Amino acid sequence: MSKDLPLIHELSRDDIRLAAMLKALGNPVRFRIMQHLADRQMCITGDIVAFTSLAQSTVSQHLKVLREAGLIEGEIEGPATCYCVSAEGLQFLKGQIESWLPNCCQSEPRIAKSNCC
Amino acid sequence: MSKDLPLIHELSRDDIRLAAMLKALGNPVRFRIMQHLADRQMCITGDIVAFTSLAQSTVSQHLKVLREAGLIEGEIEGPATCYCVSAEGLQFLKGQIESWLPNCCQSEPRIAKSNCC
DNA sequence: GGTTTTTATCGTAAAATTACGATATAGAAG
DNA sequence: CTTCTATATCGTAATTTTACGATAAAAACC
Repeated sequence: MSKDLPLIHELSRDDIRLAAMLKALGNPVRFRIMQHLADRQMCITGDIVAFTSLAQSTVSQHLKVLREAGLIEGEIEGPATCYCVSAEGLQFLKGQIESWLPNCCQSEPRIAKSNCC
Repeated sequence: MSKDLPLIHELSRDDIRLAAMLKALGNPVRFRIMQHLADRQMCITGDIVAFTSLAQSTVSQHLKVLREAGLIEGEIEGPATCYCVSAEGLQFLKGQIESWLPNCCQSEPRIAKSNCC
């Protein structure tokens, strides 16, 4: 997460966090886990293992990635761990995407033939 | 893009497209290319190669991924190819994220101690 | 105490992604 | 027609990611 090309150094703090979130969500299993967590509202844990039909260690790994990206939060509940979508994280993601690439596509939908796009 | 677990089969068409976009954007180089394209507004091409300081073939590969995800559009302009952010694609992405996980975090920001989150 | 349950971590094999050079393609320019 | 320029594609090496089983850790339960 820190040997990511000189390119990344020109990014704002928010952009770096956004990129990390997108990377975490870029995996279809994790994408699906997010949906599942949002649906159940309440936190889950080994439930996700059954849901994904992947090995427990694999799921635990995916949950770690999502947690480190700030997309979910886990709380130890007895012997188990209870996860839920991070309201703050999701809010951040939505806000960032909403205002992402503001300079883009200012000209009309798609007319100009010269200057290509 | 089609051997993606049984999990993916329960997804809507829009969700599949969204997941594909997130996967494309999950790479920091491609994330950065999108920003660069948006900044320049006008389309570019070998310019991106200089910008990223990666091999031409590598950049071409990344552009292909972005193009296939519907995030950019390329138009052959003489011997070169001119790229720009896809207005439709970006609009789709923003719309989908905005309404993503609607069932999430309905309870207050973060109070409940029981039932974990 | 010991046992059971649930999860995290470790080590590793398999698979996918990324990056590169070399080559092929297409159009512009002479 | 030949040359030059700009990209795309191919084949492949290096890296990263993903998935698994085995093991460790922590709490509930007997």
